[in-house]
Amino acid sequence: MLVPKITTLLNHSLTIKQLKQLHGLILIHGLNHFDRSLIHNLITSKSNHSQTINHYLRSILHHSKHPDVDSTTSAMRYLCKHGEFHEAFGLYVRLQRSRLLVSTFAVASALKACGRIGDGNGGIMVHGQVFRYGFCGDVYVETGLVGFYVKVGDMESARKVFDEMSERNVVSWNTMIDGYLRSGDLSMAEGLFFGMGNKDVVSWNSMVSGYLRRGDMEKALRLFEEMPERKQSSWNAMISGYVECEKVDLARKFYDSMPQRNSISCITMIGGYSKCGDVVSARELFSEMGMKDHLLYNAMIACYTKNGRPKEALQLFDEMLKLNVHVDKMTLAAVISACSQLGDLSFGSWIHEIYMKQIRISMDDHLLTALIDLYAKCGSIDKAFDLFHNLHKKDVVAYTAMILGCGINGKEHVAIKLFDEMMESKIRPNLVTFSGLLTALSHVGMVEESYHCFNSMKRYGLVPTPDHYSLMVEILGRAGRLEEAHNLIKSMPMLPHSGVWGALLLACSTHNNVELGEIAAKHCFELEADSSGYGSLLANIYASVGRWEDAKRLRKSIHEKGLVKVPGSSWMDHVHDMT
DNA sequence: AAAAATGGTT
Repeated sequence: MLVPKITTLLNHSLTIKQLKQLHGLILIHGLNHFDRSLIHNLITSKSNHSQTINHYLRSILHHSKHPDVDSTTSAMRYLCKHGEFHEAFGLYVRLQRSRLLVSTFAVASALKACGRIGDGNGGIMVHGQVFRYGFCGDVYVETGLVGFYVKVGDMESARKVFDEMSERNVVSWNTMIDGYLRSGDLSMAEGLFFGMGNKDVVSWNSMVSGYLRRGDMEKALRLFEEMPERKQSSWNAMISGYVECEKVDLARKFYDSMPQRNSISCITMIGGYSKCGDVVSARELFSEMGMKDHLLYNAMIACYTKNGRPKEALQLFDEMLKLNVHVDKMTLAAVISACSQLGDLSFGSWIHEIYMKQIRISMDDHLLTALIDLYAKCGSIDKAFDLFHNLHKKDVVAYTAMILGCGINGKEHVAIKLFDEMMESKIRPNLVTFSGLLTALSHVGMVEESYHCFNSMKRYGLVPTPDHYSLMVEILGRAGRLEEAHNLIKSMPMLPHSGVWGALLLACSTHNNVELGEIAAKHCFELEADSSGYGSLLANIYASVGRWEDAKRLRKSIHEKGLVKVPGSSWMDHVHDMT
């Protein structure tokens, strides 16, 4: 009597609450065979509380004793669609372990998940199973394999699978073209693009943005005009291509002239303005949009945090909460970053400990990295380390956050150890990594180590920025090696900013070096008004070597002229005369 | 059924 009732009910579209009640009944009566339709109903549910669904889905699958291939597969597809790639791959592994014969669908989803989380070994394992199960002839599976190898950057294997495919479709071709474009191999991409038969909008779009990424405006424009049909996504591809090669104004031209904008067009533009630091224009576009979805909010909040405006980011987050706008992982990643910029541990850990559980957002590596940075900056280095060990995959950004965190928490040797560990894992450091490492080294005064570190940047194809020089000057200066510091500045291929000379000046003041101090102060004033008290530093040097008259004159001059840079002012002349 | 746009480090 109960069974037909449940069957009828499950054929209807139900709310989460109703489904939970029904699930209770199913569990009590041990009617496990209903799990399938329960899951199906859940996945096709119109409800937009995707986080709640994710959570519930996992708990049903976890509790059912005999996982069923079809429902697990649809759950995997659902999880992939909602960005829960670890969960999706986890289900695949579970399926494997239960020795059930997986389907081609499950394999395709598993490959997608592995590609997205960068799980190279996982994907290669699935590739092996593809042979074992004889799925080699399946277009979806093989396209999935091509996609996986493209994502992990292994174009050779991608090509090998592609070449051996018995049957190819548009998606297989497009995936290969996209892969070549991303790996910078334009001619291979062109070869495929012009050689393929049935191009669709995606093929045209990726080729157009591929040209733009390389800065080839003419070819991109020509292709754009040749396109048989221009969809919104094609215009958006132009915008994002211009944004990627830092041509925001041209991107804006296309934005203004496209027949119909959607929220992605606006998000892309906001990203472009964010990149070049034009927060005002970004906000203008944001405000102009009538209907604002959560993605638009995410883009604007990220723009604020990336440009060092955490307060505004949190204000906007507040607005989201008030207007009941959907909050997702991307929102929280940016908000947590805003918290660490402000040093606001209480709000940040509220998000971590309470809010995330409340709205059922599961942890991922990006969120963990943001939290690692938060706890480290707020002095909870042990907590940061705990989270660091929870990462699925430790990448450059995670290592960098942790190295810097150790550096500012008096664990310089751990920072160095982490860097070595990173090298062993063959993870390529970037400019920020070296900033963090040099910051750590500057605290322990290991000059030779610092030189080694600084010089090794070139080996990774990295050009030190003025900030890196600044750190080196600080390290050399602290060790009293002022001449060396000065020579390093003179060797700089770019114009040193005031921070570099400022670091030298500071070192001169602790080591009472008048000669170099004057040179450094002169440069500081040429580059910037005396907002950082450079004049007083120099005056202190004079005083410390007993040149009371010079010190007095300088102090008087600062006092009279204020802290503003005045070209040709008396004390500037004085400094010029002396050097 | 398939691919792709936003998030984390100075």
